[in-house]
Amino acid sequence: MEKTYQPQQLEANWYKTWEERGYFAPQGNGDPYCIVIPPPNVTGRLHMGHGFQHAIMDALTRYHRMLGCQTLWQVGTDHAGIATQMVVERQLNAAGTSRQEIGREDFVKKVWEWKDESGDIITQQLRRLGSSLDWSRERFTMDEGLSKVVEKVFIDLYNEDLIYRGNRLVNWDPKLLTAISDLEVVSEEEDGSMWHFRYPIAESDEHLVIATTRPETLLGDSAVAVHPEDPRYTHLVGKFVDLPLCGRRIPIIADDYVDPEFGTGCVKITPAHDFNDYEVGKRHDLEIINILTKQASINDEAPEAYRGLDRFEARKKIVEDIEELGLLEKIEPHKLKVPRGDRSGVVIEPYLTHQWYVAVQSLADPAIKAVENGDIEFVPKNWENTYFAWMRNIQDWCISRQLWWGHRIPAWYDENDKVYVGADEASVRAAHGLGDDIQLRQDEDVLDTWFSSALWTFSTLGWPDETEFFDKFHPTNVLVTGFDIIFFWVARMIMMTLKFTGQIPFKKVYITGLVRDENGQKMSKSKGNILDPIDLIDGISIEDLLAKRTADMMQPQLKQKIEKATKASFPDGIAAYGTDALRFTFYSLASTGRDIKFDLGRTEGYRNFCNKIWNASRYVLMNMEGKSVSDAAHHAPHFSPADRWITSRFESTAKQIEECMESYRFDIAAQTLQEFVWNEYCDWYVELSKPVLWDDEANPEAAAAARFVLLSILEKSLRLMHPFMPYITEEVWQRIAPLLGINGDSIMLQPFPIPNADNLDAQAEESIEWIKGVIVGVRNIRGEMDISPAKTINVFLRSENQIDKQRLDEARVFLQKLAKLNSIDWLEPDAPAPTAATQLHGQLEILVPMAGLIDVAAEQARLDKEIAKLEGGIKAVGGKLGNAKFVDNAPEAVVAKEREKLAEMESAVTALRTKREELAALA
RNA sequence: AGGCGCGUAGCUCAGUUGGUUAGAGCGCUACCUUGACAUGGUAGAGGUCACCAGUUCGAAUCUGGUCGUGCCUACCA
Repeated sequence: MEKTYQPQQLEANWYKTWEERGYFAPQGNGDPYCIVIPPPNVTGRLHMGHGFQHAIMDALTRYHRMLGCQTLWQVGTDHAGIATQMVVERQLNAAGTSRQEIGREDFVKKVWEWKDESGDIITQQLRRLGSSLDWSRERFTMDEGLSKVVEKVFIDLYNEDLIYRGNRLVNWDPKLLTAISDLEVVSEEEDGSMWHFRYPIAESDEHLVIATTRPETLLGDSAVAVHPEDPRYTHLVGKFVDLPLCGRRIPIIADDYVDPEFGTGCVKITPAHDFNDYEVGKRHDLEIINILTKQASINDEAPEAYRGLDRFEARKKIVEDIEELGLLEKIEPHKLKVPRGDRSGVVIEPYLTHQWYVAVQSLADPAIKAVENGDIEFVPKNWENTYFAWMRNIQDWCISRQLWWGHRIPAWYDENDKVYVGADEASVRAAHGLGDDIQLRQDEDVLDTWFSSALWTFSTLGWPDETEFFDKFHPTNVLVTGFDIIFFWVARMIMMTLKFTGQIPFKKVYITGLVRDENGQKMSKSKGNILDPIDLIDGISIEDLLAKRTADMMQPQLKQKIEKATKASFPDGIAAYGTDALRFTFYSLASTGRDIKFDLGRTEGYRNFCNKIWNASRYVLMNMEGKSVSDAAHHAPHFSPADRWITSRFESTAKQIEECMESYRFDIAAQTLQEFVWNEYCDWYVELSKPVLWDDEANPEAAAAARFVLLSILEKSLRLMHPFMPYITEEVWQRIAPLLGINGDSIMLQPFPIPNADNLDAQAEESIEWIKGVIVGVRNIRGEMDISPAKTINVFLRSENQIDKQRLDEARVFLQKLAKLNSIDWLEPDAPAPTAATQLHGQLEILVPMAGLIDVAAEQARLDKEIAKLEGGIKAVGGKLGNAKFVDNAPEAVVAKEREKLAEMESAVTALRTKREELAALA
């Protein structure tokens, strides 16, 4: 074995082996256990969120597989309509052409080529994480089977009037030229202005003042509204204003949508370009005047002077023209929320178009109930509130997109725009008796990618035609995902799955936090603070990292800033930590909070932990050279307290891990494992085994027993850790298991350790605690008194408690080795003791004779410190016990515990004071 | 505006139903290459648990408020 753990080669080898041997497919006949992957974008790249969520899903998957469940982690990708189309369009533009130029058919062909070319990047990256996904069942939202489900669902919903086509305002992206759903709009506060314009009142010399943040929409105004009870304006209601620049006369209406306190209390109403105005317009039967083209420039409905201008140019010109007319009252700086497309970043226009919608209310009701009645549970539970809040106020879902990449809407129109929905043109013709003389054209639009994602749990499992897997694995057990897509995906899956299968899609939803950078910032390409999980596994130089973070920048002016920040955070680049260390970092950070600041220091710590495991294994293997072990029954009679202790500690650990898995507390699991392996197995048990193994000849049976325990606890620990650290555990297990006569092909198919309370051994734990206490006591004196660790020393032990004497007999060899002692002498309570540095362990006095070793003043200081500490404790506990209310009210056990504590501290402080006085007399 | 969350050691975070003299890792200090490991070992320093008030025998933990901070939803013409 190498002296340090080298993850690089063995990770790739093991993953390949597991995959080739088909270990990821469900097997056996245990209970089914299933997780579906949140489908990543097929042409995308792995990010930290994937890393985090896959670490968790893989731990759950491997855990249940080892528990003997038939376990399926269903893999697949989605087609990411807008994102993918944008990438391919950019490629076309770079090549000097465009999608319009090459046409729909060729464009879609190009996208498929791009998918084939780049689609396996992300799936290869998922493999690097060790994810035990069943690749034999890989699905893609655009593949034939899934597309058929999408089609069926669309048609069925249409036939039930749950999908309809409507002409209304949508969120329109004037750059991508498509509608998007309200979830795809991000509104952030930006600096803008509030323009106050005077609108002349018709047939009078008066005017009123409206306030607007979007002057250009003036061209589409069809009324001015005031509050019905606003005394300033009641006399104007029913009159008209002459709309400047347009030569139109529009009514002044009363509507309590208007907030009299805000602005001037007069609102211009532009029904075609504002969601609220649209509603006002409907109530008052106002004209809807669309003044924008799809690209958001001014169209021919507007006065000639403005036609063809971009919306922002038009704004400028209109303000100038208003000012020229003397109608500009004032301009005030104003902060407002500007809606932008989450993909394009441009300002979204409310725009009147025909789109397809899902009427979600009737789907939402059962989906709400499923969570209310506990059929589906969120972990942590408080996310249910977020879900309810959205679901109870849900809006119809705009599902059509003006894109070419996606599931084309199965709807055809005749010459009169009458719509027919069906699987294909032939079946539409047949169903509606349309002869060949009637021209039909298919709807140009495709469906929102989330529409197909909403069907993911059942479409990937073969519903509705091949239901073997569906019958076995649906509902799935748990969905692991980020809170940012509860609305986009989780809620919609629940609605659609209930509707079509009558089942919930999953029993639990484990919501992870969002991985942020070392400063708590959200990671994003534009901020240049992305960490690539693969770079943490393989390492990356600072040069490559800088190049990666500043490549293809949307905002090149940020380059210097990004470089500076990157150099500050990673002056030497990033070391190669390996997959297991990265995964363990994710577990350790997977607590219940919603932000996860990624801390590379922890990854380094867990890399070191891997090395610790590696070296402990080396130690065990070295000690097995030329030796063999039998079974537990054979060795048990020769077990030392240390052997029984570590066995007992293992059981407690296994029990805790079981609880952590049930409660999804991977952070506690990680800490528990590290604590056991490092602080108990390595720090103590391995050390305690040394005197026994090195004195093999004196007691060969004891040495053999120790070897057996070293080996078997290591082997069991590897199985306990395997769901979290698949690679190192496999590699080491392959070397260790045969020595125990275990013949398995892979640790991942071995049983997970089931806690066995029979192995708990309180007596052994007490014995070892005693030994540890004595050793730590001596080390403490050495450390504080500056005695070289190389120097062997003599100690005396003294106690009134005979148990201490008995314990010394069984512990002598351990103490000698671990505390580096020359002699250990027992003193009876009344025997005279040499002048010594003293440390107490319970009633036991640990005495290190001072002659030539210890400075009196230093020992006095040390004792003073110890006494002061005890006095603090006595004061606190004594105060408690002196309080009658505490003694009367607190549970008896609590009071008894406090009394015991007090008694111990008092006797300790007495003993130390005596020592202190003896030293004082000496000085 | 409403909702949710957070504020514990220099940093990143645990802290179960109130019962500890408040924990871990990293970092820091001192010493040490001893036959698994310097990606290591040993010992140690470091916190009035944001603040205030309340409930209680007892509060990091429960209640109310204040301050700071982050996010989500709705919306402001």
